[in-house]
Amino acid sequence: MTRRRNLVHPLPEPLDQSFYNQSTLQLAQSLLGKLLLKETDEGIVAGFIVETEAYMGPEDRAAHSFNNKRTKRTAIMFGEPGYAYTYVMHTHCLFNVVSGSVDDPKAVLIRGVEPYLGQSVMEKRRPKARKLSQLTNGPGKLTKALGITMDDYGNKLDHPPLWIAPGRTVEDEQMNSGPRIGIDNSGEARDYPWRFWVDGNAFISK
DNA sequence: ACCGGGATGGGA
DNA sequence: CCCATCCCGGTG
Repeated sequence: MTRRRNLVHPLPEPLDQSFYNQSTLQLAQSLLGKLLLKETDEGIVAGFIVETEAYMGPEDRAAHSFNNKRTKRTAIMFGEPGYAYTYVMHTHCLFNVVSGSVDDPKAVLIRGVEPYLGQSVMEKRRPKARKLSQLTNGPGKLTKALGITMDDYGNKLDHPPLWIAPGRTVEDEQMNSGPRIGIDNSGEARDYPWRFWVDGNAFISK
């Protein structure tokens, strides 16, 4: 008897540590097109990253690590890049990729992904999504769809259950940038064009 | 202990 | 536009 399996062969290979050794603004753009994968007992779910935001740490009033603020929550950002920084926003878990070298607490927020694997599992987890685009077109939506939780805090992104693979190429001409979302109380930082997205993609948050 | 705010999402 | 809902961080 054959068994349905939510697996792809070969499994998308994780990006290695050298990928994360680039400046945060470059990383935020390089992450566009990369494949974000999460494995749970419901199978592997994955999506192409289509929208990101850079948070520039000590110099960025919108960043949780502004002025080098170090708390239990921000601690992971002070370590090596390539780790998961998750935190709770209202009722949602938001997912960031830690950037910057040790003691340079920067991060890239993932704001939108395009479903690639496990769409039916995502739909089950996001019953309120009325259209396909609503499944994963926001930072809180995509964590719910992918099954990313606070349990993923601090985990390195080069192995299951949560990892990032090369995915597909996004040309520079397809990339767009503009001010970040939801940081109106961050003074001049609110206008910095540190949000990046794939032009015309249906899974952009706004 | 208490209290206020927030990198959101969904519904009126 | 409003608000649910909740963890974290600052304060006392």
